[in-house]
Order: sequence, then C-alpha cells, then structure tokens
Amino acid sequence: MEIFLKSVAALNDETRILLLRFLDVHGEVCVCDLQNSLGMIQSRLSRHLKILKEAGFLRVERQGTWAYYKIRTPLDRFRQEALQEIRHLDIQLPPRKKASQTGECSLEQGLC
Amino acid sequence: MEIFLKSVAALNDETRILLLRFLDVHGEVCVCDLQNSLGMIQSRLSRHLKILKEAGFLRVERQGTWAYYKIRTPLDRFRQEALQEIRHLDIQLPPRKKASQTGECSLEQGLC
DNA sequence: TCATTAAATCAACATATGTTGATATATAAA
DNA sequence: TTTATATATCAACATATGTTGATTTAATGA
Repeated sequence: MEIFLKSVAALNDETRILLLRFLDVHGEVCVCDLQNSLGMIQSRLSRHLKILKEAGFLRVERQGTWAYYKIRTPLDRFRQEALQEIRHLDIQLPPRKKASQTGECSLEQGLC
Repeated sequence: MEIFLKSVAALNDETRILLLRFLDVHGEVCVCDLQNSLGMIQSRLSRHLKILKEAGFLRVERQGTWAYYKIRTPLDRFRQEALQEIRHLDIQLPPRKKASQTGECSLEQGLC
C-alpha cells in the first residue's frame, strides 16, 4: 500500500494518536513503561506500536529484552504536519512512569 | 469529534481519495456526473461526499435538483498538505463524462 | 540447561465502516 | 396535482479493525 494511505490509516485511531503524543513529549520509551504510564495491556500496545512503526512514524531500538520506541527523525512533510496537528489536540496526557529504569519493573512489584 | 480526527477518518478510504483527486482535477462536478464518470452507484457516492463535506474537504452548491460538489477553498494547512500528497499518488483517473450538461442525463438514455 | 521476563503474535470476539438495493425527499415540469 | 428525476437516507449484509487473554519468541542470568 502507498505510504501515504498507510500513514493515514495509522493516524486513524485515538490510541495511536495518544501514543504519538506521548512519545513526542517523552522521547524514547520502552513498551514496559508505556504499559505502566498509559494503563494499557501489552498486546494492545505492541499492536499499535507496530502499525505506527510500519507507517514510518516510529523507530524502535532494542536493548536486551527491552524495546525502546521513539518518533522517527526526520519525518517527511506530511507526517510532520500531522504531528503538529496532534500537538494542538486537547489530550489528557498521563505522567510517565519510569518503572524499567528504577528497577521497579518486576513481577514482585506487580508492575509489569 | 476534533476536526483533525474527522479529517483523518475521511482520508482513510480509497473511494474518498479518488473523489478528492477527481474533484481536484475537474473542479465542480454533480453527483450524476460522478456516477457516470466513476461507475459508482448513487448511494455510495452520496455517502462518501457527505463524509468529505463534513470533514471540511468539500463544499456543495445546489442548482435545482442537482448538487455540485467541489473542493472547499481555502483549505487549512493540514488538509492542503493531504491534498498535495493525493496529487502525487499513482491513481488511474477515469475521464469525466458530462452527462448532465449535454442533456444525456436522462432515463431514456439509461445514464442516470 | 532452566527459569525469568519483555515483547511479539495469535485466536476469539466485539465494534466500526463500506457496499448495495430499496425507499424517502425535494425540485421541476406537464 | 401528478409525474419524473436528482439526491439523500435507510436497512441488511459483508468486511475491516480494535481489544483481550493466551501463547510464543527471544534475551538474560542463575
């Protein structure tokens, strides 16, 4: 499918808009932290992150078992414009919980 | 719904992309001519034209029983950018059949 | 090797969206 | 008013997409 059509399809979901906004604000975030911050289950996040990545919005960098996602740079003109629109949306953005970095990301603490 | 989200939803369909491209090239076109040109049934066109209009892409002007649709001007930044992307898509655009203007648009000739 | 854990994938289900044919609405003309 | 015609809307159906819980995969460390 054309990359433009794929980009539009990727943008057509509120969960993915929230993800883009969150990553736009917080930079590089692992799936584990997204789970804790956004209160979403892992399979849901994994699905949406994949769609955004394949539409050219995100880049993923693996570090051990963690996968860190961030907005891809540079973005082409259309995706940049879309991101700008997303910045102007009235979104309640939950705070980032850095569970993985503080070692809280374990079964004992029930966070992941 | 936010107008941005509505715009994205409107763009997320190949029929509507084709309609935008067709109206971008041919200017003001009535539903009847769209039927003949694009080979689509009327209810399908009516649905998609409504969605594009409500997303701010199109304007409709009534003349008697005819409804002429065209790209709204001016378009805001994001929609303008989307239209530009659509101009670069590789779309097979069927020729315009001006049935309504040449009087061919009648039941006798089986065009409408 | 075995156990642990983060992330990806899968299967089942629910919801949303597009297509079609039929019907309703509205304008124009006889 | 009656008829014809362009467009809009509706109902039924099919397909696409999102959510969830379970399973699989892959990397790490004991």
